[in-house]
Amino acid sequence: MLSRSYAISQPEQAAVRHLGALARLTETDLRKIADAASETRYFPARTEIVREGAEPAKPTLLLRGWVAHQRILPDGRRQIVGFTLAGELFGRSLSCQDRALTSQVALDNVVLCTAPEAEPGSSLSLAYEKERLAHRLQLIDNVTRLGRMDARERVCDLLLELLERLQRSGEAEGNTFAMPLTQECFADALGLTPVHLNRTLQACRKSGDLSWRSGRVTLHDPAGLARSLGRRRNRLQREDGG
Amino acid sequence: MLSRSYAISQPEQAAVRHLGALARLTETDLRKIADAASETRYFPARTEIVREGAEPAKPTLLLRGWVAHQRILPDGRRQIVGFTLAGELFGRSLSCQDRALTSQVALDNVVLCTAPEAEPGSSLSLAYEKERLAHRLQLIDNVTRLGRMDARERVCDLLLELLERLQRSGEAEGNTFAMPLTQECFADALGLTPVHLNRTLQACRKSGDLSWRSGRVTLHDPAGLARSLGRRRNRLQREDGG
DNA sequence: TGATGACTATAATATTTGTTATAATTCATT
DNA sequence: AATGAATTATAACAAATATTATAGTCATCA
Repeated sequence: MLSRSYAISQPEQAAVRHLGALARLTETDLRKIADAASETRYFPARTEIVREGAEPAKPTLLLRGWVAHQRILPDGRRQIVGFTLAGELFGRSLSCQDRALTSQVALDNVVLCTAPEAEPGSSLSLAYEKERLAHRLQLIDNVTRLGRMDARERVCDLLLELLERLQRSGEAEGNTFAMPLTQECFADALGLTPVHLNRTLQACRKSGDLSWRSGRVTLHDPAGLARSLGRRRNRLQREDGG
Repeated sequence: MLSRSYAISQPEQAAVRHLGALARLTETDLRKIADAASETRYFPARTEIVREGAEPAKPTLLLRGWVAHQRILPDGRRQIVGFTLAGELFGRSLSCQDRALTSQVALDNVVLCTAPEAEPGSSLSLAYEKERLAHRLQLIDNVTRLGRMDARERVCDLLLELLERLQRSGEAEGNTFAMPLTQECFADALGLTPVHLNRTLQACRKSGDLSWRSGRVTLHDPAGLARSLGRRRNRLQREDGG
């Protein structure tokens, strides 16, 4: 146990924490994840990992960095549909031939590997299913955010979601986390212009909701914010004590 | 065959057409659907079918009418996250305990039944998978619509989506379909106020994009609209000739 | 160390969308 | 046919967000 907690540099650490928060992983699961993580691929920041419409890739485990899933409109407008954070899965497989529904780009320097296969009924498989459910939840939250929240609410709501997810994979320190996104990217996720996002951030800082400087974001009262925004408590975490 | 095409009043007709457009259904599949459709439930317009957070219901086949999937914010703002149309499935099951992520309400007088189980590997199962993929596609389209399109684009884009889906289940006549939504509902799906939606509709009528009167919508040039909006051709339909 | 380019900040102005109010229309019911 | 409620339409005004422009900041690199 000591050896494991000392092994800060294991590439699969975030994935183990994240999936382990969803289901109680067995030694077999852990070994599978470690095996998968022994064969990694790298994508430098701003490179495209998958192009929209491309042949389906295998399900992928993101070991390090952030990935954005985006759509580009004919005139160049960009919408970031969602993010994958270190430790999370992306690129689902379906038995029918489907093409990628979005382009996937590295926002950060990214390290990934092919996700290990999960035996039906295994803990790992349960974690994968919760992961799929989480993706659906995030999409629904995103629709509500973009459709019915104003700029300040959108900013706070998305930062709350990111904080929750980063806490789940042990990538946050308290209510603070490393934010690799530029304001332009963040604006593209929130359906705002960079200028208006910046104005809104200033307002959020003044009102004491958050601080964001040199790539670190702190939410000063996540619970209060979540309440005022009507954010649902999600029940993904496993309920056993371990 | 004659008997089948004459049977306009079969309650499962839309479902058979819709699922049949996704995969070549066998006689067994057709029988299963007919069996399932022999035990129906009714919900009058404006009633709630499932409340957000409720225990998971079994996957459901919508035989008649339209269902909205919605979220309500603490101050009463409503966002319709998506629709289920006659012939389509909703209420997915996952092995882990999940609660309904949205409330589901009948927009119409609704008839539904429990979806028949699909043997793994069967055509029906393929249709279900394509159906799940379609839901994901619709959510992603919705995020892009709400995040990066203006009012006119949102109106046209959503009407195009609805037309495509209704054509798939044989519920459209050419480029015309029956629209059971009030403008208020439609506005709640598009992230607009009813007043602004109405203004936008007037503009769309004047510019010749569409007509919408007495519950019937016609898109005058769906292909041209789709091109200008950058709508993806989706590849869900089966490719065989049958 | 200074130059370069990306990112962030701010201001002035334009445009889109929301709000409130009211009238016209449609629809169901008597 | 008459009533009343819901829906649709329109206008005047307010607020939110976009656009354009410019300046400041920060990291990178020659």
